[in-house]
Amino acid sequence: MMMVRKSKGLGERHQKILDFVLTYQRENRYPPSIREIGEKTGITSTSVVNYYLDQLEKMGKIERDRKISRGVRISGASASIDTLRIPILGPIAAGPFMLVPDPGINYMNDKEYDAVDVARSLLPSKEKGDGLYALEVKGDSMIDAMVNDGDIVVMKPAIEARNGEMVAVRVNDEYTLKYFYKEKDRYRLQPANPTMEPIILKKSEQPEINGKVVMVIRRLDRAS
Amino acid sequence: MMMVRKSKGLGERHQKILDFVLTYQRENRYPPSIREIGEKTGITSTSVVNYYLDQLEKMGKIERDRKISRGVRISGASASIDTLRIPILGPIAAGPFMLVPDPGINYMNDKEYDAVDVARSLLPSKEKGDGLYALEVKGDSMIDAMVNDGDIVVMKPAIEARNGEMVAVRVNDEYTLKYFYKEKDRYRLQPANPTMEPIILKKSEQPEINGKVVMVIRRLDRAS
DNA sequence: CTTGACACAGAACAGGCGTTCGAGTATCAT
DNA sequence: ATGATACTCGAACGCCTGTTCTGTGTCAAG
Repeated sequence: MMMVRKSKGLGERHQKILDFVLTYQRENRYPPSIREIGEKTGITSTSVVNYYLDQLEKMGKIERDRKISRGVRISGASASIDTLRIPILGPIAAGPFMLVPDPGINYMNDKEYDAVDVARSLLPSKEKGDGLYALEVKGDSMIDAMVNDGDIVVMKPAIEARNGEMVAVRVNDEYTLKYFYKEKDRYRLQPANPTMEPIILKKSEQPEINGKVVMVIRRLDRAS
Repeated sequence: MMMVRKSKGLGERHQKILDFVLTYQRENRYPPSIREIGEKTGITSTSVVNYYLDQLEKMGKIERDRKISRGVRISGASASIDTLRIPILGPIAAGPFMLVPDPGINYMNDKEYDAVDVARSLLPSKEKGDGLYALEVKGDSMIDAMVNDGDIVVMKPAIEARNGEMVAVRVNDEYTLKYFYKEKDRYRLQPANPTMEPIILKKSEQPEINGKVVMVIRRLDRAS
């Protein structure tokens, strides 16, 4: 049989080990031993696990403290147990904004992008957080959505929404954040600011939904 | 010499061990061994460390996986490495709101309160996060501060502020959130919403500051 | 065909590490 | 005094664990 890959990138076993270490760490709050990795990964020899661990370390995917039991850790802040690193794909103003990220990326990657760390407990428990992305609001164009300059909005990819959810929609060639309501024969896009009037769309002109707003984060301290 | 305490509460060594385990975990991403705890805590015998670990476990402060090396972990979500648990002291509307919490509490406590977990990376790096507390906004009374019903505002105790910081102030027997500016002969309290007019106070009537706003968190998903 | 890099297994070694036990000291209520 | 309780120490036992070494099979290059 063929071993599929030779020397470049992550093989199936690399990935399996990486995944297992992360999962184990999340569940037990301490890293697995070499033997535990082997058992759960279908590797019968500790030396082989060690072999892969060495490679993963050279690739920079993990860090090891030799001689120390369970001295393995996933590199990068993205490896956190109870925090989710959400990439900031770019600024958002009134203009069009960047679309969904490459779904191929996962938390293993350590690319050079800005990101926010969000506690998992702040997200819905069922939310795996896979496709989540964030945008940084520039300018005052979203004040009617109660979103300020500098705010960070966390989005979840979606092309449709249920009533009451806040979505990013395109209306008149502009992107805005509005609460979405589908009513009997119309769509109602309600601003977050209760003093403002909703936008009403006829049934025939269904708005283009670009994502649901999961969360808005405003940091006030940076200026100090 | 006397040993100070007998059987009740946390002794000096309990606390020392707890602190060390937490620090070690934070630095190394894996828990310390019994011997390491002993060395750094000034306990020469592993059995003594084990002795205290047993007690801490009975108290519910830690959890142990016996027989597993480094199988110690601090109990509770508050023990997170990179997340800070901030207690929600109560709702805030237009009325007066609860004041600073008992400064004696620390992250070790597992009291029954609502709380939000905030990634440390979202806070200023120097912020230890000791006195931070959070309030849940009820009602629309703060829309001019760009804060909505249901939002969570994270506060830091303060009785004075620097220019540009957002503070909770009492004006005319009402609490509001405003950007604070001390100008040459007056105080200017600027709403976050740029379309709204500031409140001007004479030099003589310095506003009562109840805390700085560190962060605002809005979750949109719960309704779904 | 030989050679060597690569992927893997298994066994053995040595030190790490949790556990247990025997024993000593100090404080306090009886 | 006396025993009970809390606390401390040191050493030894034995499993846990990382490391290392030998060996096997595959595959591509020379």
